[in-house]
Amino acid sequence: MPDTLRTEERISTRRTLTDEVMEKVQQMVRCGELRAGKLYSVYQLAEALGISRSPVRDGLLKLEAAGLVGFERNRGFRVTVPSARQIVEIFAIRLALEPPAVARVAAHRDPAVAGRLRQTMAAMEKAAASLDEPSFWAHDQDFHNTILTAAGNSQAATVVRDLRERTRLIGPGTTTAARSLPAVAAEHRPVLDAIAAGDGVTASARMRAHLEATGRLLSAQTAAVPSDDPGVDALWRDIVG
Amino acid sequence: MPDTLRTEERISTRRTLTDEVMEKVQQMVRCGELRAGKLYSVYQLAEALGISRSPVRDGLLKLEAAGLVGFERNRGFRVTVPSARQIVEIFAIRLALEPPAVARVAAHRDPAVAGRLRQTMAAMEKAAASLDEPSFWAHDQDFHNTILTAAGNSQAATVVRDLRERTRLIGPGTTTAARSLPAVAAEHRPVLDAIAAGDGVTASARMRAHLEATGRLLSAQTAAVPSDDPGVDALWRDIVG
DNA sequence: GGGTCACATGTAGCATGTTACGTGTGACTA
DNA sequence: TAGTCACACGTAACATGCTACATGTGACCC
Repeated sequence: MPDTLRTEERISTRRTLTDEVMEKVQQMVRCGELRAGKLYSVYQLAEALGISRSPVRDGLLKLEAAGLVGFERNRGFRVTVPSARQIVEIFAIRLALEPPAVARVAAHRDPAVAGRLRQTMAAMEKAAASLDEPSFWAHDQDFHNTILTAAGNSQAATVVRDLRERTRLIGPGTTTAARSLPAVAAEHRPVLDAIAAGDGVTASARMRAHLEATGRLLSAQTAAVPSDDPGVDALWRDIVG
Repeated sequence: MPDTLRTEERISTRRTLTDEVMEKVQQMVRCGELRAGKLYSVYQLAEALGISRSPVRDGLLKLEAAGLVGFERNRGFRVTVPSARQIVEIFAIRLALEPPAVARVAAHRDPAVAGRLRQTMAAMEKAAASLDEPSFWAHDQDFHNTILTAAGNSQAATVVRDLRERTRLIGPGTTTAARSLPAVAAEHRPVLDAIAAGDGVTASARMRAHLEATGRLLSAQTAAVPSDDPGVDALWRDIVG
């Protein structure tokens, strides 16, 4: 048995239509092609994508398990956008997981990780500068995922990734968010600097600050009603503080 | 429109075969009727359950999204039992989420919560005494879920519930675990006492101790190979400490 | 014996058919 | 006008048909 000729990719990982549906649906939501809260049917979506109902249903069921869509018997399904409260809860979870993780990464002093983060950082800033929101969030995703994975807890990385997919569905093209993209990007650099310096405590504190800032931005954005502004603050006190 | 005659349950929540499959599969794994790691097919399971392949596949796909089973193209599916490392990672997540939550609950001093926990506690001890493992873990589940929900973070409650489902699949009938059931149950009471006393700091510390003890038990149990014992300790140092 | 290779077998993935049911609509009643 | 109710419509849930393919087996060659 010659074991030269190495397979360049896991064969069983061949993309399936179900996977493509999952990705496509999320992309459609982010582009505003699918509106959150509106009722759609598997029939519609299957025809729109030019495939049969099975992989569409399969993909949507998986997304349902992740909390991204909800089915209503004999009615249809809808994309479930998280409430302001849910967003705060999600960030509370991230605040519990990510600051400690970044401290561990800083302590490791692994140049490979720092290098990768630097690369991601640059790409993120570039995307922010050109207000390319999809690209920006993808790199942001990568930044946080790299840290959690490097900290040695891939389960936590998965959990955060799933939670983050939820928050990515809000405000597809909100100018408010787009305008503050460079600001959000800027919050990452101090974290990276502290990691590179091996200063875990500072890195942790900066990550915490970044998450709180981003979380407040997103939750306030969701609670679009002006009278909800104090409500959002109260939520943060209740759930995080 | 008379709104007496209130519906006693959300109509759309009518149990679907897909849901029953999900529950049944987990139960079968816990009873040893399905063995982790072994290859099964949707055909087999559908026939065994006396239903068609669709709801079986649907349920398994949802479980796959939760990380409980894995499909292999044209081969079958298998129940994925977590490795020792994954168990440690899961408990690291729980250690980040539950101690702070229990501190908040203690600070609330809500008698209703305390009452409910006392009830659960009693049921858990009873199940432990009669070595009824399924019942025991169900009540344990309820105990932790009540705390996280009462702490105001239902998203965290969901996350922990999903993580916990994973660890529930290991060792269906391991005598080692069954023997230590009363011990695990006993660890809960001090937590409850601290909550009732409104002592958040103590409650938090006790919850931490409980999670570490349970986590070490489960991870050591999974790493059945004797030479892995030091490995498990190393994992805990790496991931948690 | 060690290696290849054609083939039977069983499966996930995908497509399509069927059924029960939640909902909106509009006629009908009082 | 306000309430009810029969009915058409669209849908998820469920059942079944079809296909490409990953694998094990055994014949075949060197």
